[in-house]
Amino acid sequence: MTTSRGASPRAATLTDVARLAGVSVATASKAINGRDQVKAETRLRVLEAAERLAFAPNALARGLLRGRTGTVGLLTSDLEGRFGIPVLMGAEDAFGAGRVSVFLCDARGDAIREQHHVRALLSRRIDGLIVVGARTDPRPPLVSEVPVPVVYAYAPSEDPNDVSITADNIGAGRLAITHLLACGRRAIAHVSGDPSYQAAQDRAVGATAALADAGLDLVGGQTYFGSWSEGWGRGAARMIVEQHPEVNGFFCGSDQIARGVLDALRELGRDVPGTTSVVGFDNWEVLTTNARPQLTSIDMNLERLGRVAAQRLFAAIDGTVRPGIEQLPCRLVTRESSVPN
Amino acid sequence: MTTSRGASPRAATLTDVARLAGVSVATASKAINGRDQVKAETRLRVLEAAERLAFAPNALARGLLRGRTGTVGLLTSDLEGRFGIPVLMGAEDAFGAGRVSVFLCDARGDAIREQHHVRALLSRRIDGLIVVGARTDPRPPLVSEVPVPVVYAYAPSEDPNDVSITADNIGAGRLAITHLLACGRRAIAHVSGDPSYQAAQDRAVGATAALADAGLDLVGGQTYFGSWSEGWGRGAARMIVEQHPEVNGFFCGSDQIARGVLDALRELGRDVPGTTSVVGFDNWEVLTTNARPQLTSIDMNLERLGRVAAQRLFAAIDGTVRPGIEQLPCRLVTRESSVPN
DNA sequence: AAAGGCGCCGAAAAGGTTTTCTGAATGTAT
DNA sequence: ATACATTCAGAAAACCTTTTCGGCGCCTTT
Repeated sequence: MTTSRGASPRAATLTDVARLAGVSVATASKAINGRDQVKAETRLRVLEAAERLAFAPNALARGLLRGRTGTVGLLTSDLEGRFGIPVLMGAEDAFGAGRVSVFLCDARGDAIREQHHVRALLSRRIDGLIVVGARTDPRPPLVSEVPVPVVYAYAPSEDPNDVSITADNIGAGRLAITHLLACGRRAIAHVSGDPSYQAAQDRAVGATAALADAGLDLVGGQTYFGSWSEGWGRGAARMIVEQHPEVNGFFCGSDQIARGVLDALRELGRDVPGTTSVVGFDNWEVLTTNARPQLTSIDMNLERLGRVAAQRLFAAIDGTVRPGIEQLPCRLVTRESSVPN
Repeated sequence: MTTSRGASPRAATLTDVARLAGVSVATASKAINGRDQVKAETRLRVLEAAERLAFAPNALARGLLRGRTGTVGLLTSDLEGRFGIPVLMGAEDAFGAGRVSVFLCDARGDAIREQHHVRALLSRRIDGLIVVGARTDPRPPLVSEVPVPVVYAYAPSEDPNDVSITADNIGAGRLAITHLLACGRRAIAHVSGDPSYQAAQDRAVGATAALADAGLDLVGGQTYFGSWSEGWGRGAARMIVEQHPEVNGFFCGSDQIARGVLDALRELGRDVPGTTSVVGFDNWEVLTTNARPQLTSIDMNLERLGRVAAQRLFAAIDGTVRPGIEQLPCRLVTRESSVPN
């Protein structure tokens, strides 16, 4: 075990650069930041000195002086869940492209921890904050008065004056049904997950509406709610096939459920996609592409959602706010489990 | 669309607090930070004022003054992959418990982007940096000279003088085989993924060694390498059962492969866990608990790995460095697919 | 009563950058 | 030669906090 600390030679400061270039710090600053009032030759000398010293301006000092720090907070309620991550990736992407750095905090769904993190972020003078939820159910707004713009992503805020971005699950339901109809299926069942999820309800609403538009109703006259698991998908599929043998289309609330449905259908001797079509939800690669047959699924474009959230935050920081819930469309990814005519 | 900017009343500063409490900023600072040299009554007055103004010390100013900022960088090469996330969670957890905030950067496996992010982080004067890789293969160290401590997590650095934390995949291979032997299996096959992965090689080494200790060899005399997919698992299982019908244990390189193996075995009429045992790898909930039967798997304890990385970084920041690669043990999670005697 | 000690508070500097304003030097016009 | 405009460089303030050190007033001691 070593106990040295690698004699790090204090990072170069603007003063060092100025001294090396033989100018004042003011001039050095102007030269480096491309302001005018500096002769070309002088600027060159300064830039050369900065290069030699590997000068990197101290963002703390800069942030202290100007109002802005060029940092934002990304407050997620659960890193664990697989919905937060893509949103986070999109946001990080959108920010990283510019000059903004991201503070990541995980509140683990705990309001106390959340508040603690918000305080820490504010003390670091972030320019804005994105709050990423684990479900699309509206969530109570941040308790603390936050003096910077906030954008809620995936889980919208209950306060309509806040800026929220979420996925259009109703539209997604329509999309799935429209596709199944295009596959020539008329007897369509909807097997979904935990009905306490707003997302499950929304998808059911969209599905029902799209069927109604075609003068049809769901097989069984209702959505089959259960849990987001393969086991439920298997059980539901068996039950539905037994009670309604005419069923020839399944819209599933998640890819896991769809995997279960596919498994059950195969064991029941049903031909997918020959006589029955199946559509999943989430477009979770590891499940969709490993399924037999590969699974058609709905993608919520979560990365895009994250990017849009970042853009809205930028706009808000610049003073342009468009309050309310913005619903981003979902996308159908066609694979083998459903073949349109 | 509103274009107001919500008249945010500039955050309270220490000067404001001091004025309200009728003391100097110096006294206010000491009172708030619990230094002595302050009369109890005065301290109370200051704290009250701070409370009233919702005062939060400006971390930028503090960081500028003292050397440390209380921030660290978390540089991941792929957020997408599922190995980086748990490590990240563990690290975030360990830091969040203290007073440290985390800058998250995703380099997407691109060296240029990585360097760009390192520069940005350094300009923000982070106190340390954790580099999280996507694979356990050693990676080249950071190109830039970084004046703060660095810890490599999951993917160790090629430089033995760096501090690296990774998972003990050799030990994991032994662990799996030992367990299968304890289940009474003697004809064990190892179905793994892409052989270019160091992790795949290490697990095979550990498995072979453990079998050798028992005077045995792998079924087929070798590891069956392929891809990390269910499809490969299915194909490999069928092939192995055909060529070596005596096989009664499968150690799989990933849970996906194991799912494929399980599916194939079921279709071949093999009884799992009655006459054949299967062990997966990664302990990926969504795959293990939805499998039929539920899948025994090896867990790399990635969250713990992240936490340990954070601890090592703390230690390094405090000047205590223990260079080299630290291998953290993996853990067996027993489920239905394997039953020890 | 004078000297010393102690408790408490405030002035000031430091940390690195940006910006404004002043001033010097040079060039141009009368 | 004088008045004036133009160009460029530097001094200084500002951002906010922490820490050191000096000093003031009060109490104790002789």
